[in-house]
Amino acid sequence: MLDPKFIRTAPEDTQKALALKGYELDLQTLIQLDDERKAIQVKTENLQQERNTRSKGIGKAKAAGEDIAPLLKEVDDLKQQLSEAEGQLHEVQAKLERILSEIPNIPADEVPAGSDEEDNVEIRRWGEPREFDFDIKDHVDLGASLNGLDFDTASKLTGSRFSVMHGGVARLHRALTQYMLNTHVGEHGYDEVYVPYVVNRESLYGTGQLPKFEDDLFKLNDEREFYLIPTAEVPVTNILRNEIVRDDSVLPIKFACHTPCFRSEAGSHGRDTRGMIRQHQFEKVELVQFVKPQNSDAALVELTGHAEAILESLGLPYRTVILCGGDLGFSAAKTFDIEVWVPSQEKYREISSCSSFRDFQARRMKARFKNPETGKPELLHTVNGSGLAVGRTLIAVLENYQQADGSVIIPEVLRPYMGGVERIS
RNA sequence: GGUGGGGUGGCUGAGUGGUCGAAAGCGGCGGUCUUGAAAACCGUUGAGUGUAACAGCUCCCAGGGUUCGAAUCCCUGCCCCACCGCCA
Repeated sequence: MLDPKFIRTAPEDTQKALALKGYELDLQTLIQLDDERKAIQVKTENLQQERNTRSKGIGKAKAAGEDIAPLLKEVDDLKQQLSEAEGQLHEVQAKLERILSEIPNIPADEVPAGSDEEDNVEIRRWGEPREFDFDIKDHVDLGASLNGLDFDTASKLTGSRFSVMHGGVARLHRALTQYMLNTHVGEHGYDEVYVPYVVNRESLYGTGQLPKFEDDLFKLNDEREFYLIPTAEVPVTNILRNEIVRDDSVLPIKFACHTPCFRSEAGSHGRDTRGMIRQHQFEKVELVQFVKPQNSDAALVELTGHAEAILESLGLPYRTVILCGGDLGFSAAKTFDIEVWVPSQEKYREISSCSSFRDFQARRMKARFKNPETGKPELLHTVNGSGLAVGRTLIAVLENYQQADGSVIIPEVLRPYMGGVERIS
């Protein structure tokens, strides 16, 4: 959520900034509603004050043994007026809340203009795509010939956009997960955390998936309104929901977390239907940082580097782009996407998305820290990113390390996790 | 699943329906004392909204209700604890 005060004091700036994201802010409605709110709120609070002082007076009179009947009479219609005013206030507040909760975050100054991914700007590139002297296979064919990937059985078990893995491929998938988690915990200073894969509405509201993006989620058929997590970001970030970090020396708080992720992929019919690029269920190692406001830009750079380090140690060529305004997510102020080279597509494909949310999520969540300089609670900044999407990393390893005979060389750093195996065939 | 007991400030924990945003203790912060520290003593110490600053208003798990007045009474939900049953 944006700071309502900021919108109020700089409405045109807000509108302009949001336009970069392709969002049209209806200022007139918003301002009108806010004025209405203010008027009703003043009225309500005056009535409340009246009630409080009168009630206190009645209490005193009663204690003094006076006759309170006339006092009660005086206060008779106050109650009616007050409940009416409170009703109106709640209504207008709910309306405002709803509107505010659906306004996206403002892009950072350095975010390039643009409408979609075509306008994202490459900021660096690492590694050289390998030259193959044979006809390469994509991961689907490779997986099939290795008896390692089976989409037909998955669709029998469930439906489309799921996968079954076997043998060396399944193990490679697990090895990648372990390697990523160990690296971030052991070398990049993250605390490992394990969280629920099912969350409530409040958590999804906190990180910004709700109320606007319900369609992207799998909802459980349960009166408790539970959802499968679309990313570990949701449970991990919400760890600090409604919390005040009293001791600022524990900041930054850095969590690394491996979870499955569940996405309904509503609206992406026909995109990436082949293979395991876009699945309803996939594994991800997520990095989440809670930082002091002045540190979030640096934290985003650091965190992006942690994700890139995984690709470099795996020897996978990648490029990093900064998302343009139109491609930025709802909650993000700035996002770096890391894209890995996928030989069969002769393209770089997203494998990690690292974002700073500034105080947008923190405000929704009321995640704060006590600033020792002011002695006051202030909103934290949140930063997160994939480090990395495991399924897509598996694709990249299979395709980039494939050999003419259809076997796949295991990158050096993964071999300890593969029982020393150097190649799967 | 059954039965019983609970959810109050950073923590522990009081709180006959009226001056309670809330005793007390601990912890934190500031001070006195001390070469320094400890101890002792004194003061201070929840969040939000609002204001130039006050004032005012809201918040004692959440949402409803009763009442002139609710932390306190009633209803619903959520969560926690104990015991029993079942269970990976």
